[in-house]
Amino acid sequence: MSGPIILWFRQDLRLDDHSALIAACASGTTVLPVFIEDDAVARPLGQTSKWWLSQSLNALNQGLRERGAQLHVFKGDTAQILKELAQATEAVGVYWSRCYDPEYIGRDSQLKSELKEIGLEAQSFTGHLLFEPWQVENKSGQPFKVFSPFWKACRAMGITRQPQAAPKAINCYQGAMPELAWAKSDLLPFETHLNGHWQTGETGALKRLEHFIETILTGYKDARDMPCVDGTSRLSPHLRWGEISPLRIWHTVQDAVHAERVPAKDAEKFLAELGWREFSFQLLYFNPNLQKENLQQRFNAFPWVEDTEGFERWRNGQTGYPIVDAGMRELRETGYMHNRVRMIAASFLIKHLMIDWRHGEAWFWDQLVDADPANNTASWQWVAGCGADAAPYFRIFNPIIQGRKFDPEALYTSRFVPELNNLPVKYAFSPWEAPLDVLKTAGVDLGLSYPPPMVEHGFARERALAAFSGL
DNA sequence: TTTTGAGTTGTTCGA
DNA sequence: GTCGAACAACTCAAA
Repeated sequence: MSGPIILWFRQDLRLDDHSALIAACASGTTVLPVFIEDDAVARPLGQTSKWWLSQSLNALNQGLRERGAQLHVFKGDTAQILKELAQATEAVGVYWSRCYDPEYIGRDSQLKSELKEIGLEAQSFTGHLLFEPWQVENKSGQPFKVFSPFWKACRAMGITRQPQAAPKAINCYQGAMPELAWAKSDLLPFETHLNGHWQTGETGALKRLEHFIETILTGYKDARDMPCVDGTSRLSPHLRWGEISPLRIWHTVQDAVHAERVPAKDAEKFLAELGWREFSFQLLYFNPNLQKENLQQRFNAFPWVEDTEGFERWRNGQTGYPIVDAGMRELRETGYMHNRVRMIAASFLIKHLMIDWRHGEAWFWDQLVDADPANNTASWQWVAGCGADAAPYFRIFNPIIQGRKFDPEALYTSRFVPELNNLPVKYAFSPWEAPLDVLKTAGVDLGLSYPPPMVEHGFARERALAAFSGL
């Protein structure tokens, strides 16, 4: 009787369409599922991410239990734990799904050779992305730097892999677990104000996908931009922890198109969002410093302003621009912010306050349920204009116009900035323009119940234009 | 090698 | 109120 294969879970907390799990189950030996909390390697998780992860691990464990297995969670040095565990259980191999965080890449290949040296079968599998970053290249054999041709090339390559169903049962390693020197992880599920907002775990992810296709995807192209509408997939946090595979999403959506349950134009728009996710990971893969450094070096000379108080007001949703404040408060309350509002809020920090995008990125990293090293960073760089996109210098969001255009009845804004609820919609995005008697009737006292705008738009726009033209 | 067309998400101003 | 033009210059990707 040979020992188990250790199935090392990381950002692939699902049983559906899991190549490493399928391979482990097919190996003919038993499977030992583990998760290791290792703070030493990657960027420390934010509070919100820790919450989601703990929920997700719990859900994964439940799924495993239903199939006769169990998840073992450890904390400490990954290599040491895997080696000691392998030795103690006489494991024959370690399987895992690839991650693309630059911090992991070197460590993982090092780990792979170390495991092989002690006679273990060490294998990594795909599953987090539709395309491996090194597979997609332009005609010169280089990675793409512009999204459209990148995605066009992806589509031309086509997707041949089919998602694989979760195994019905898992032949779990039943031997004694050794006394281990390392502490158990403290990633136990805990209650926060976020619990009511999300259905975490693989089951929640699959349910949301079905709901999205059934009731949201039709009309997605237009509704996705309206924060007052439930018009986006909200699959991002599930994708972040691999509770659902992009391949599963891809095929489920394509099947719905072929069955004429959803219009192709809406589906294409949504699939392109998956494409952006692929593109961000590709950028991170080829630019390991993406999280810290401007992709476009000329931005190193940008005259960022150190403004602690301004940053604090932005974080707290007290900028005096209702659409920005609504977004920042949504983030705090729900761990999420609508995509359109993310752009507006990020643009405001960067272009109106001229605060370094890295500060905003760090806050989002701490607060977002879907914060991942690729999408979060690439998107912040995109808004800042220093990312992989020749942003026209004049693309500066006007927070008043954006509010009126995308939240025309101020429904979204009034949900998160209720102190302005009684203002006529006309003034909902520029309360300082309301006549005094209107303010008084609405119970708004600018400076007391709601702040006046911290910077005047026209001034901020000119200042930002000047700063950008100096690069 | 050179050339050509295009690049997620906008705003303002003047007719 | 609506509509079209103007708003830099540069880099990327492919022909």
